[in-house]
Amino acid sequence: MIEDWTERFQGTAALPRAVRDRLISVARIIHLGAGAQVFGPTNVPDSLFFLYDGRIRVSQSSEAGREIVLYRVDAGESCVLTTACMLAEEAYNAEGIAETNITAIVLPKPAFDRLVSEEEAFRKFVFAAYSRRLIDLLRVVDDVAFGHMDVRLAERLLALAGDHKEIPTTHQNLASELGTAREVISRILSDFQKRGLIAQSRGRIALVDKVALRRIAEAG
Amino acid sequence: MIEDWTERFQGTAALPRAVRDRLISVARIIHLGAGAQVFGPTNVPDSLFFLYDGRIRVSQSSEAGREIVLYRVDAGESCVLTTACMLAEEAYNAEGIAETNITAIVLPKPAFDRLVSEEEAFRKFVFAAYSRRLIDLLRVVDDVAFGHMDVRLAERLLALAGDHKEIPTTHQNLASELGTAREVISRILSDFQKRGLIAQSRGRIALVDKVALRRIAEAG
DNA sequence: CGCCCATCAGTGACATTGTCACCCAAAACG
DNA sequence: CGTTTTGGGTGACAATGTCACTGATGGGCG
Repeated sequence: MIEDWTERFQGTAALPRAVRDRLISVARIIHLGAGAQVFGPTNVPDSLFFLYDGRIRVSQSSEAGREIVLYRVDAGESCVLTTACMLAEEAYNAEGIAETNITAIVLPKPAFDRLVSEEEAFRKFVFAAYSRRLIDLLRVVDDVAFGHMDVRLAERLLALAGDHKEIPTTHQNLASELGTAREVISRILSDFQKRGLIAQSRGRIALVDKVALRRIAEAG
Repeated sequence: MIEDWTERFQGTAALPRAVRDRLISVARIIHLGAGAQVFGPTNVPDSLFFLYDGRIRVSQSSEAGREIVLYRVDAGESCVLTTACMLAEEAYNAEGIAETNITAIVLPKPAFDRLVSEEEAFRKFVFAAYSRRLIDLLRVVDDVAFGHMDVRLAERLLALAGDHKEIPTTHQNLASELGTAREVISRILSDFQKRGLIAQSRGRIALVDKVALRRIAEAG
């Protein structure tokens, strides 16, 4: 069940068989159901997470209760924010929620230290993971500080839809993705609808004209 | 001149003498004048930076020409964004500007790899640096997405003033700090002035009532 | 089935922030 | 000096955020 670890983790920096074997020998496997909190301000893990299967949504919430999605951790990636929080013992208010049922590999800190020091490939993998998240956050800052809401919403709709045509989501959900208020999403969506780009019903959005949406998402 | 390296770099994780010696033996020292670009989209270094003296301002700019300050690198800290960019070969538009004359220690990548693998203390230092920046960026996201401009401006004025009473800066500069437009800063500053919190003259802001400013900065 | 209730979405009024097109004043510089 | 550059003020409007509502929908249950 864990045999294809190497393939899974090739996304950023492939881990050779030897490293894989070592990792598995010291790691623990955990399963969490969709909706579970993987980590959060009140739930700081003392171990490192490597996501084997599923998807984690990492978001940050304000005191006033608004929320914004920072990035998603996909299968084969590592969740470095937990590491960051362990090391820099500062307050933060990001949390990771399992979007699907997940399977993760948990590496106790001592084992992590050993692997990092002894395995070049593992080290590269970890640094790449950190770097990726830094870049992700730069993107979020850019979007929030300089982006326009209709553009960001169009982007997000296309991303959430993937190959499908319909998205099962609420306006409030989309607002939480983008860090804005529901009313703002409602306004823009009703505008999109008037222009024939989407169709809406309760808890469901259908992308009618993906081409036009993509034109909007590409900054225009 | 470089003897007190250890003390300098104790902020995050002290580097013992042995590590210091190794580092110095493989590193190069560079000097840059205030205002020089340390790194940027068109200027991706292939080495790691450790700031020995001075201060670097890391900011991101939008296509439209607006700008926001992400964080500052102080003496004794490392500038991991360059590392991140080297590893994750993605487009980004952050740049680092020397705010003062700076002295930096430049470590070629192979030497960096060797040190990371062989020196526990150095590894801790690097991970702590990454973590610190991730946390910094979380804070920026929080501010931009959920913060109010008057609060953010009051914070920044106090931070920029430090112990002093006056800040030599322009409205445009403050706008670039916070990622907004000059007009917005002008409006809020003239409001602060009406309320007797500050006094202004061309290129200069005096904090008249720091206590009241701090009340505003503390989210009220 | 038909009613109840929680959730989801729509609306109008208003505050804050961003954008644009200007103007004016102060310093910089010959 | 006068001219140029730079910093700052202003009014109108657009976009976004906030508030206090109302109406609509669908699931659960008697």
